Amino acid sequence: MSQTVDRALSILPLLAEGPADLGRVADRLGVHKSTALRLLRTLHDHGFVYRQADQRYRLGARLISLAQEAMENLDVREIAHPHLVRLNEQVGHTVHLAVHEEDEVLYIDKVESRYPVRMYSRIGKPVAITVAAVAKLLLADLPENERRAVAEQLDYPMYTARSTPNADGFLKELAKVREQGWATDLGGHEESINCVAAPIRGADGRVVAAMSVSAPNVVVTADELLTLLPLVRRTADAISGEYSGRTPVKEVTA
Amino acid sequence: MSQTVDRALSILPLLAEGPADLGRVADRLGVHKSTALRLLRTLHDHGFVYRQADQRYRLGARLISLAQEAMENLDVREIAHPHLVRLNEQVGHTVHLAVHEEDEVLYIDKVESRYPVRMYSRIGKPVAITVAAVAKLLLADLPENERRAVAEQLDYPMYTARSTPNADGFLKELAKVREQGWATDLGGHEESINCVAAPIRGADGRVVAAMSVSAPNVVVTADELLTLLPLVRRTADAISGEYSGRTPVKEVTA
DNA sequence: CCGTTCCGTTGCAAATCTTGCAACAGGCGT
DNA sequence: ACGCCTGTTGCAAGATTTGCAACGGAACGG
Repeated sequence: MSQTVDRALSILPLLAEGPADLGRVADRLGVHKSTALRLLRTLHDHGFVYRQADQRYRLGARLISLAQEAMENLDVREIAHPHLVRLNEQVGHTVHLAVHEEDEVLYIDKVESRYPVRMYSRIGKPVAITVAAVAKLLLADLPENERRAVAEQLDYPMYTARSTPNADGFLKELAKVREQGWATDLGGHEESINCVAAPIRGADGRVVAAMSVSAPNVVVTADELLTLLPLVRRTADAISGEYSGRTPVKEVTA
Repeated sequence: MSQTVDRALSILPLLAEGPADLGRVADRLGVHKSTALRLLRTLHDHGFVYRQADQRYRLGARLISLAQEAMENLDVREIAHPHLVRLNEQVGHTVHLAVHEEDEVLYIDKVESRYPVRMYSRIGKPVAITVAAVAKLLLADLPENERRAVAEQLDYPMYTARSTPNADGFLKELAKVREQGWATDLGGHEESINCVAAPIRGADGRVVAAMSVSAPNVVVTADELLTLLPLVRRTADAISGEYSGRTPVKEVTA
C-alpha cells in the first residue's frame, strides 16, 4: 500500500538469497540505482542491512535480534520449553513446537535428538505444511470454510510417494486429525522419518500450537513411535493446562 | 533518509516490546492514526507484522524466517558449528560463537553445557560488549582509531565489581588482549561466571569471529577453566584454518 | 434500549517527499 | 592514460504520502 516501504521491504528477502551489490538490488526492484541506494541507506541506518567489506549488502544483525525478541514474546514457547526438554529426556528423539500464523506453520522451538542420526529442521523454518503432523493439527482446528480456503490455495509437492497429493486428500486428512485429536506424518516429508504430534489448546479450547516427536526409521519403527503417543498427548495436555491458566504454576521469577 | 521507510522500520522495535494497538503505534511514532495504519498494512502485507485476535499488532513470522536465513548465510557459523560441538563434548561447558557487526557483538551459535547449571544467554542476543571475552577479542582487532572511537561512545554498566568501568580501562584491556591473542571474562558480567575465549581469523589475518567456553564457579574455578585455554585456542585455530580455506574440507553436500 | 465513547477505517486535497535524470567521483583493468 | 564500471549527489517534476474530517461498528453505561 505504501510504495516506498513496499520497495524497501522487498529488498530484505532479496538479500536473504545472498549478498548483492547496489546495481543488482536496483535491477531486481525495477528502480533507478539512486532510489535503491536511498532505500538501502535507510535500511542500513536501522541495522537491517549491513555493508560488507566488498561494498555488497547483507542482512543485518538487527534483524536477527529483533526476530529473537519476537520469539520470546510468544509465551506458549516459554511455557512449553521445559516440558519439551523433559519429554526429550524421556524418549530421546527430536521434539518440535510449532505455531500457525497467516499462511505459514513454523517451528518455534526444538530439542535435538540424543541419537547420532538427526533430522534436518531448524527453528524459524516454515514447515512442509501439507504433510507435517504439526501443520495438520494446526490447520484442522480452523473453521470449515477457512480450512477449505487454505487447502485450495496450497501447493502439494510430492516430497515422497506418501505425501498428501491434493486439496481433497488434505481436507480428508484434516477431518480425521480433527476427529482423533492427534496426528502423524509417516514418511510424508522424508521417506525415512516419522512423527507423532499432539495439539496444545488455549483456555477457549482452540489449538494455539502443536508439538511433535520425530524419529528416523533406522532408530525406531513407525509402530514403536506410535507407542509414544499417550506420552506425547499427556505432555501436550500439561502444556495446555499451564498455558490456559488451569494449572497453577510455581513462580519462576528471576 | 527516507521518511516513510524510516517510520515503518521504527515500528518494528516498538512492537518487539510487546503487542500494541493502532493508537499506541501512532502515538509513539508521532504521526496520525491513518498514517500509522497504512504503514502497518504495508508491513502486514510483507508478513513482518501480524494481527492477533484482539486487533493488536505483533511482530510476524516472516521476520523470524528471514533472520534464520540471515544466520545461515553467515558461513563462519556453518564451518564452526561441528568444532563447537566437539569442544563441548570434550569439556562439557557452554560454548559460544560471536561476531562483530556495526556497533554490536552478538552470539550466532551456542552449544549448551551438559552440566545442570546453565548460564543465561541466547543466540542472536547482543552481548555485554564491555566485558564479554568474545567482545574484547573482536574489538581488539579493530584499527587503533576505530577502537578508540567505539570505546568512547560505549556505556560502561557495572554489572559486577569486576566490570570494566570506563573507556580508559577498556582500551587498556583491549591492548592486552590484542597482545596475547586470547581473552577472559572473570566475573565481569555475572559474579559467578567465567569465560575463556579465542579469536577466529580469516585468510587476511583479521578476526572474523570469536568463540568462548563459559562455566560458573560452582562447577569449575577460574584457574581450572584457564587450563582449557590451549584447547580452546586449538579449536579456534582449526576453524580459522577451514574458514580461510587453508585446510581442505571434505564436501558435505546433501 | 438508546446515547455515548472509543477504535479502526476511508476519501480527499494539499504539499511534502520520493523519483529518475544527468553529471561527478573513485577504483580497476586494458 | 584512457575508458569502464559502480557508487554517490543536486535538482526539478510530480507522484506519493499525509493529516483532516467524517463514517461505521463495537463496547459500555445509564
